[in-house]
Amino acid sequence: MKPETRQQEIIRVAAKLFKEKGYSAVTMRDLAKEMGIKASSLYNHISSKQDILNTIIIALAEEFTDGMRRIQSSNTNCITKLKQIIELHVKISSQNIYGMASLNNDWMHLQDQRDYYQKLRIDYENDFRAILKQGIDANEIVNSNPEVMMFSILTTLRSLYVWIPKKEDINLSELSNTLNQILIEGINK
Amino acid sequence: MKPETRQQEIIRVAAKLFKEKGYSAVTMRDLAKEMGIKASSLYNHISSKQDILNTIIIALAEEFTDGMRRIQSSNTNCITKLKQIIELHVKISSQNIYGMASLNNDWMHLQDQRDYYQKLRIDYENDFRAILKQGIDANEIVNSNPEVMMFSILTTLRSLYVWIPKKEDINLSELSNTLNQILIEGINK
DNA sequence: AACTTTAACTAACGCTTGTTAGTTAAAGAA
DNA sequence: TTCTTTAACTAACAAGCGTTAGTTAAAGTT
Repeated sequence: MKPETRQQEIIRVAAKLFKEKGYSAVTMRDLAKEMGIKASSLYNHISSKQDILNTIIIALAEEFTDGMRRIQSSNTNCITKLKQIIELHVKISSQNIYGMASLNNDWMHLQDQRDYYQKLRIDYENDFRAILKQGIDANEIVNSNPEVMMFSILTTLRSLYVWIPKKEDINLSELSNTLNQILIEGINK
Repeated sequence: MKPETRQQEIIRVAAKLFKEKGYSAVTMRDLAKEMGIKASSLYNHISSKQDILNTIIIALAEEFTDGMRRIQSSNTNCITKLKQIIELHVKISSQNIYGMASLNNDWMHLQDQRDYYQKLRIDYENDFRAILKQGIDANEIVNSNPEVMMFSILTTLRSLYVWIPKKEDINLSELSNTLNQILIEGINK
């Protein structure tokens, strides 16, 4: 494993600050202080504040897109695909706690890349919807409102980054299983 | 119904802008422009930007607290209480689409009232947890991880404000029922 | 008619913002 | 050793920030 470059370190620290206060409330001086240098020195490594946000968000969004493509092309039934989606979110979220906050809360502050991000997001949701509808047609999934299903599941998965850090010594594959059970089977006895 | 005061109008418009860009990214000049006046004129009606945020968030947080107290003291089983909680969120969220965004995303920018807000939030979650645990003890609810259950349900309900405006001509009691079915019974056939 | 209140205005203040220019000392390459 | 690159620095800029002071014209009150 290569050691982190100074640029990567800045982006990582920025993501942490963005999670705590949001992109707009974090100043380059805040970020510099956290790095132990002056604000102007940051520009030896990054080109702009905006570019930090781009890097954080687009990398993550593309990771989700890649994951979805892999799941789509797996020859499994829909319930299994949903389980794979849950695992994808648990994996990416647990490895990118800070970045996920920017993805969820600060995407509207993207400029050049905003449209591209929104396209990735819409495509992802369409793929998700298609899996649910196939599941309903194949009689694997109850014939209720697929929009509400998608909203409920996807919202839960998108917020994992808030919740995972609160639970210490959490077992990630156990978390996936519990989520799968609760989201798919419900909580009623 | 009394007509809206100018102060209430400012707070309402502010909440709308806060939803779109977040508290920190909205300037008093943005808000003034949306109101059709100059920034300094806002101060004839409100005392500070911070105070606008206080008003938006605390009013909503207390509305949830009151609702939870009512549900707790209703003599019903736990599954019914959960349904009442879902209805509470659908009602408050649909009536306060903009304010809910501030509550969810900008509470960290509260200053004097931040501790108070966090107490209300923690108490609410504790009450929710207690209902789930009673349900498990009473054999109404499946004996799985109550933390994951609460996270999943509460996250979904807290994000309703994002999703309700996207669906036109939505029937709110139908939405409550569908949510209840999906969150409680799951989606598996 | 004389007054007070309301809600807007212009002008400005002190501070913070993201960013640039130019400099410097150390490390690495020739 | 000499040259180049790297990564920090100080100083500063223009723009924008929340907010205050003081003014004004209209509306409401006595």
